[in-house]
Amino acid sequence: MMELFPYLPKPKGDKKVLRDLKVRERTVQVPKNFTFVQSIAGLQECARIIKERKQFVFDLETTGLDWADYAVCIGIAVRIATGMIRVFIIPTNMAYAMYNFTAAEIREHLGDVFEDESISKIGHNVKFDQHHMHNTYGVDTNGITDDTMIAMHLLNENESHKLVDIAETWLAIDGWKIKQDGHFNVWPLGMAQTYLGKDCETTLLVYEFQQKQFAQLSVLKKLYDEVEIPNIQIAYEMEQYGIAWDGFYYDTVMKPEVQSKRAAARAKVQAVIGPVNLDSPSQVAAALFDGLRLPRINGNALDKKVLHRLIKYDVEQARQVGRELVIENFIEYRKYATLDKMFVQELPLHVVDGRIHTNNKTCGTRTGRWACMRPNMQQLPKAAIGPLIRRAFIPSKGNVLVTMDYGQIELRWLAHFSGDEKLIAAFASGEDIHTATCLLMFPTQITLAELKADKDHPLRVRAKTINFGILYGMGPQLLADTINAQARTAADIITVDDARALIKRWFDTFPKIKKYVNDTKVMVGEYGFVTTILGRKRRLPDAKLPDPMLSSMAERQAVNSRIQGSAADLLKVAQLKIRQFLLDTHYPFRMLLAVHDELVFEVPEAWLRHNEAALDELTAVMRNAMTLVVPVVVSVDLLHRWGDKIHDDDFFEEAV
DNA sequence: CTCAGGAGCGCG
DNA sequence: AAAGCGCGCTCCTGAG
Repeated sequence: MMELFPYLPKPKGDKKVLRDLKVRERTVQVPKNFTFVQSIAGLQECARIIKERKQFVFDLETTGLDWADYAVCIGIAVRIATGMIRVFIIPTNMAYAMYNFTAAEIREHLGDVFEDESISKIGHNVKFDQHHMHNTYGVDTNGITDDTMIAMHLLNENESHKLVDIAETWLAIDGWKIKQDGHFNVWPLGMAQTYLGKDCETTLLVYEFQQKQFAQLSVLKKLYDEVEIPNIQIAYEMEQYGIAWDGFYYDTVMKPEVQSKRAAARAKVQAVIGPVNLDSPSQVAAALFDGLRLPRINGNALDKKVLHRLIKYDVEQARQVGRELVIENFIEYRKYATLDKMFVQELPLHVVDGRIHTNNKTCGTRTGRWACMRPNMQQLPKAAIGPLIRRAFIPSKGNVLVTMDYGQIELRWLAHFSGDEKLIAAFASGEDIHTATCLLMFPTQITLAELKADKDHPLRVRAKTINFGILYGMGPQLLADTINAQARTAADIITVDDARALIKRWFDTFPKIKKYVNDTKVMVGEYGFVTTILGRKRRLPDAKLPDPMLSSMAERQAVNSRIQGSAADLLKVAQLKIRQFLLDTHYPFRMLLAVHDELVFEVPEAWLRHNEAALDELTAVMRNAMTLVVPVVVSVDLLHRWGDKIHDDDFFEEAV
């Protein structure tokens, strides 16, 4: 039986909550006996007490966030979490401190306690502090047992997990923010001390609050302890190591290619509509709809779909009036402008010492997936134009890149959760899943042989589109549009009614999926949340609302979150198992990136040539990370550059 | 001037 | 009848 409602109390203003929490004071007070450390003896005392107590909260204050920024670590705050109230403020770059410790001094006196696995560390967004401990002081941080940001995200993914917001919302702590101009390192000493002390103190209060919540939520606590917290280290290691960037390729190929094509397309468009700003949809819309009098398809919207429908009017008008074409060139401009803005201009900003270190957001999504930013390595172009961008990402010298992908993992989770015999059988057959579902849906209309001969057969397109769309609760209108966008001939076009019938046919073909989807909707309406395979919660209070627009959106989100979130759980478990496997075997793979259902590694090329079996062993770890009722399939690619696959046969034959 | 929101589009 | 789920990033736009 599922747990009843989420235990977390309502946000601020709810008196009962405050009573239950027994919040003593509405303002966090830095303990009176805090120590502003100004001597080596003081550092040694701090280390001695940490070793005694075996647990502490810590926080760093810095001037910057990004790898590519010039970031300075201003000081460390340590709050003993058990048995005594002690706070140590350790300055390393405070303008008004009498003495600032050097990195060597920090390393000498605090290095061992930070590196000691058996000493428990608590922090808020610890990965951030972990990077600065390493990059500024050369100190590794082991033994992270708690992260209040991640805990908050598990306990309620809909609320802000910024420390200050948690304090205000859940602990009703006021007067927390300190207003002061300028960088932290030139703040007046008392203010800076107070700020650091309060951060630690608040983290400790939040930690204690969260532990009370977890005490009633054993499944979530297990997910926290065994998956989320250990994964901090994996994200940290991937970020520290980064991925190599080929600046020469960028300068000589990627940038000139994209920017020249963008400029050429811009010139062609502006030759027709004049010097309007092509990056302003409203200006272009005015030029096309009012200037050229092309028909408005969907108001002033000028997205890809509208543009494609405008082509025929443009061609016709251009012929009549005797002008150059504009729409196709504008589509071309859009394409290269997007590449230019999102990748060509963006990516090199994040190169540090020839490598790109993305920032994995452990609390980036409400479903449990990771997001990542600066740069977002999960949104690099993939299709036809993809390699032009991806080729700039290369393995370290002497290595090859290895990618490992879960195949159709979300549909497999759907089969798992629903228990639908036909979908399970389709996966068990090992046949391409879209082909298999197509045959099940249209058994009398097409044969396997015909489908194999024509991967883009309209019936397979229908099946494939529904297979994906169903996970998200796609409606008939969009299904029709999506299928029609892939039509090869006029005969392939379907109506909205056709689409509605297709959806019905799909659910009739897989009856248990229909039941599963309905059950999920009922459940979210009843409980207000759904859970993933590992018990991660997605709270969707809107599902209880009478407004059908809001409640049906929440229902779609519920159906999707269970699937997407379980796939995320699987990848996270796989990452942990792979890391352990690599530690055990000493295989020299390095995990570089995680992209939802794909992991990217690099491995020394010479080693791999003589250890081909290692690839199978590694994929086996991924496949067996969890047991589903259907087979889990992992595909492997080797690459000299991202975007350029190597044929395995060629690669391993050379070794002979 | 800053800031939030929308449009648009890249990925799974 | 109908906004298909989850993200990050850019630019433009209008509000303050």
